[in-house]
Amino acid sequence: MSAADISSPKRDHLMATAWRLFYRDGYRAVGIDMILAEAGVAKMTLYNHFASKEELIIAVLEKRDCEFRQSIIAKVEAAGLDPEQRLLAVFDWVEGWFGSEGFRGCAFIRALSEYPDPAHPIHQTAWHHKLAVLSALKDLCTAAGAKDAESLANTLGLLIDGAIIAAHATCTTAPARSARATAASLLKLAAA
Amino acid sequence: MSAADISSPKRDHLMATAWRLFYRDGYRAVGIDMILAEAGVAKMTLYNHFASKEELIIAVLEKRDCEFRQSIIAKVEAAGLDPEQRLLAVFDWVEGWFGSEGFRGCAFIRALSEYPDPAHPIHQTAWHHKLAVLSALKDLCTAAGAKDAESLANTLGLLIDGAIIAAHATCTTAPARSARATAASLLKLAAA
DNA sequence: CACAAAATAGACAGACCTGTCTATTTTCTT
DNA sequence: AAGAAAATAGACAGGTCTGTCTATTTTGTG
Repeated sequence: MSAADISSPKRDHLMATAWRLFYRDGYRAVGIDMILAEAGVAKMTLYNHFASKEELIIAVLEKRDCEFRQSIIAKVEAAGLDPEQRLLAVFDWVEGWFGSEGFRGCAFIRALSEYPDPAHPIHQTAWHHKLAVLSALKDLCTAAGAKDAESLANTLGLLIDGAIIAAHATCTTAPARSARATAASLLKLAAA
Repeated sequence: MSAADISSPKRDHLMATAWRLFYRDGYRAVGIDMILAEAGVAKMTLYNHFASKEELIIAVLEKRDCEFRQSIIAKVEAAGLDPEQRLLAVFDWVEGWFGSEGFRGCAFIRALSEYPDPAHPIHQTAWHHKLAVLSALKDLCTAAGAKDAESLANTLGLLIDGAIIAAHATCTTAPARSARATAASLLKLAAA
């Protein structure tokens, strides 16, 4: 869209550093100066690539959105052809994510929380990610023969988001298995 | 616990104002000065009642925790004696909450998000609230004849937290009904 | 009334924040 | 090698933040 979207080594490095710090400490808690110091980049370089901190945050979220969904899709593809197994593979992916080093919840949920005004650009960017995941879930539900695929996908989305919060607060992966088990039950009901 | 816990008009007024602003804009986004200006109170009055902003946030969350749970319990009691209806009344309460003026998600989820370090006092305070709600849910599940009440309560907790996020982002109450319908199905399965 | 406790305004410190500007150096391309 | 583009350090502005301090006034109580 904008010229700032063109990839460049400095830009990528800034986004990677920003992502790491934002995810660890929060969007408001991390200042521009800290990102610059950690990345070893001059301030004007950042402001030549991004118009503002807000644009940097949005760029980081959009990049992360792509990576996330690709990672989920890869897990689904690796699960084979059985539609039920493919759907449940999402929950296996979630469990692996919960157990990953430095897991601190969902960056998008946290963005929704830190920018609670639904009209805020960051809030909306974060929500678009959730909608994209729901859309992918719906396709998996349809393939698995669910009667009301959209409704089931939305419910599975609730389970996943709830599990993220529980896993973040408890530092455990157990919520993923609860969500998975419930998803399996719901799928059975919806396909009957 | 501490002397600061003693109630006083000024203290209560500060906490009410702080709650309103924190909930509307976020914990980090709202500064002490804004709370003081809005409440019409001198800075030293605040710091005589609270050792720090962090303590103020924790005090506000703890107070809100009590009010929340009492409000839920009242709704459950008003639902009568049927155990299933009592459990589902929680979801009716949630729907009413989602539709309330100025709804901006869950202050506790947002506290978990803004203070993502699980060791942070604010993070832990917020999680204690969620645990208390889960405990109450478990009692309702037990009364409703669920085989594994704790497991069911945890799953219902996932649904509720997920619904909160969806309702916040979409400004709708629909997620509450999705969660309620799913809860009814799960209860039937668990009581069979 | 008199005394003590609570609250007040407002200055202040020291740090941090985002974003701008300039002058210089490095890097890339031709 | 030469010119253009990108990146650099670092100062700077103007504002915000939390928390402290003082001197004064209000409030509540015996």
